Amino acid sequence: MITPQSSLRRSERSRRATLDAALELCTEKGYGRVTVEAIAARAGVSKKTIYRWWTSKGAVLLEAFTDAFVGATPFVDTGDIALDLRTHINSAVRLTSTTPYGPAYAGILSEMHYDDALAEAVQEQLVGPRFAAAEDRLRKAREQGQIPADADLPLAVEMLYGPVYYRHVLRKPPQDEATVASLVDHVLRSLGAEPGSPG
Amino acid sequence: MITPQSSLRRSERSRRATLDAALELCTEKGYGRVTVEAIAARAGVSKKTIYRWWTSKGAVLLEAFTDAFVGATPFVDTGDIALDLRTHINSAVRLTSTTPYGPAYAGILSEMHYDDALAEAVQEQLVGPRFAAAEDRLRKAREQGQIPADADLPLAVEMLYGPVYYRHVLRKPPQDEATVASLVDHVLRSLGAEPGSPG
DNA sequence: CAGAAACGGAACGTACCGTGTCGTGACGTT
DNA sequence: AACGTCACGACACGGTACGTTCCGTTTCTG
Repeated sequence: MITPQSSLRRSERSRRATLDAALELCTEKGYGRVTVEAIAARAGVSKKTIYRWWTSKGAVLLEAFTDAFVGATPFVDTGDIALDLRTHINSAVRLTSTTPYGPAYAGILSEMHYDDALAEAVQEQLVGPRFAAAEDRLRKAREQGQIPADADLPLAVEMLYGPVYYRHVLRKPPQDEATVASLVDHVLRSLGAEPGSPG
Repeated sequence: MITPQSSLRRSERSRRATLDAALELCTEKGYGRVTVEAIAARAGVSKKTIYRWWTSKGAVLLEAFTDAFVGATPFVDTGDIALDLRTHINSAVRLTSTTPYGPAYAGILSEMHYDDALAEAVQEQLVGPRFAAAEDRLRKAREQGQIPADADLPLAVEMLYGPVYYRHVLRKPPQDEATVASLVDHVLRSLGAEPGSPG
């Protein structure tokens, strides 16, 4: 979708320069003020080249965004479900509150409403995997008896991620780590878990 | 902010036609594809008139949006905190999933990231009052002993509203009433409330 | 080394922006 | 009743960014 046909002759230099310029401009001006012309000028690349490899501004920034976050949010299993959820949600908070990724992601979320392909890509490449990772970790905790057998895991994940998105889209200040810790504790308690968490 | 100086001579017909046209176009094309020129053409109004009374496209749609929702989400107190929260959240879900208001609100949320005045207006006119109403209702329940004295009410409201926004901005299907009911039950349980809610 | 393909640069027509100008008509004042 | 005032619709303007096209050059492939 992003690269219509892969080509060995494609200039990696142009690709990188375009993605870097897109993120830079997103930081400086905000997603909605970034233009393809400005990206081309900043990157020292012709507009033609950008339109050859990407279908829209949204596609460029989605690739720049995901590209920068490959492996940036690993999900380690320490055996402490509360600790692991805190780590996971804290990384999501940082993701959405750190330049240039926060503003870029806000723009991507906007564009999703008019670009079905972008919406699908975001779901498959960003949201889906993170959601699944959180649910998998909760399922393991459930199998180990740290969470009741009848716990509604998708609902739990929504309760964890919901406030992150709520604050992000409404431009409220991001959660600090204490707030995230409290959120995790509340969600676990809502599932009926025993509050006996270490630390 | 919306009306720079109120005037007795302002044409109510032009105002209504503009707001109606804005909502119509938002339904048909999506917020990001709506232009002031199209609004003016649809409403049979000159662009000059629109720019005379509103500062931007976002201001027009915010007024159209809030205008249509004055009193649409009353917060009744039946004495049953779970029931009242369900009613409240269900109305929010409908608000964000019904055309033309859902797409319009999505667009407004996007525009907020580039328009500080719009962000402030949304916070003061839409988000703030609803958040405060939910918190007030929870506080009353706390005073009546239905919720523990140490319950974190702002966190509870975020856990209630978070999933609504999460689904809305990610274009996921809106919650049905059973899901909302489960969400409310989970949030109340996370606060340490007794699960003894009537039917 | 020849062909193909991606490249940068420049220019195009279109769309929408926000503003300015103008004549008209509905209001309020006296 | 006559006169100012002011919002109105209309039209035109310069500016910006869109997405595309043409052209000549560079770079990789075979």
